[in-house]
Amino acid sequence: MLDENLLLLESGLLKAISQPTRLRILYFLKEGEKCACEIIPEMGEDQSTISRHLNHLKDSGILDSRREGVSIYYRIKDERVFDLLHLVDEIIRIQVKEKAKTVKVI
Amino acid sequence: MLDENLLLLESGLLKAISQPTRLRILYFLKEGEKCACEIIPEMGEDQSTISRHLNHLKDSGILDSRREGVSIYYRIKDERVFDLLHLVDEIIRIQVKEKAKTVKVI
DNA sequence: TGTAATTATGAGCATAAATGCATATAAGGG
DNA sequence: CCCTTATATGCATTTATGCTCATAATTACA
Repeated sequence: MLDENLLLLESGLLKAISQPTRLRILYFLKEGEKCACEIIPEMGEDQSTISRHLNHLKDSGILDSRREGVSIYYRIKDERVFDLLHLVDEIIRIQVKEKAKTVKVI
Repeated sequence: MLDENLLLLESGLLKAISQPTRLRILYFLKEGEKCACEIIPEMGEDQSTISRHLNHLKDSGILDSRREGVSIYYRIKDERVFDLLHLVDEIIRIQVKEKAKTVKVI
């Protein structure tokens, strides 16, 4: 990687999906498009908090949205993001497994 | 994803690699194992700052280290992290390309 | 046009993260 | 032992992030 601009964009994308609530939202959107009104109760946080997180994800280019009446539906823009999550999950599961092994050895 | 603990670990991993300097370090480590003394001048930040970032990455389970004399060598623990970076890069490049297209259309 | 439902936003606060300086710690070689 | 090199850490400061409350904005519909 040479380009500093790209690096900052990548940093931004990673930062966007690294926040626990936003990560939870992404996992929820694996089920498909959801409106904010469905996401909010699922997350157990204030409506304004979730609204901001959703807009953060949208500004980061991760989500798209469409309005339907008063509701706004959000969906993943690029399915590759799910591949990303899957890979992260894999890496973490391996870490956990390795750590468990180490603990037993010690 | 059901397990909240795993989600938090994933969040932690993503947060660790999302910080620009740390991301830069990871890209640098694509070249292979490096000692802190090689990484520090490459990053243009204070020695203490880089030391902290390196330890952050280590604590997150991303890096391993070994001592050789007074030097400490760092390396990626799980090569899959590079796959992760590659995927992020891919997603960002597509985003950039799409945005460029949109701008032209508008 | 008034009201209800949904989403967004401004303000303020609390906490976390990143940084640099100075200093401590650790290892190796005179 | 002392000195040099390399890395880590305590502290203070600054900046970024996330949260809530109250309120605004948007749309639909009576």
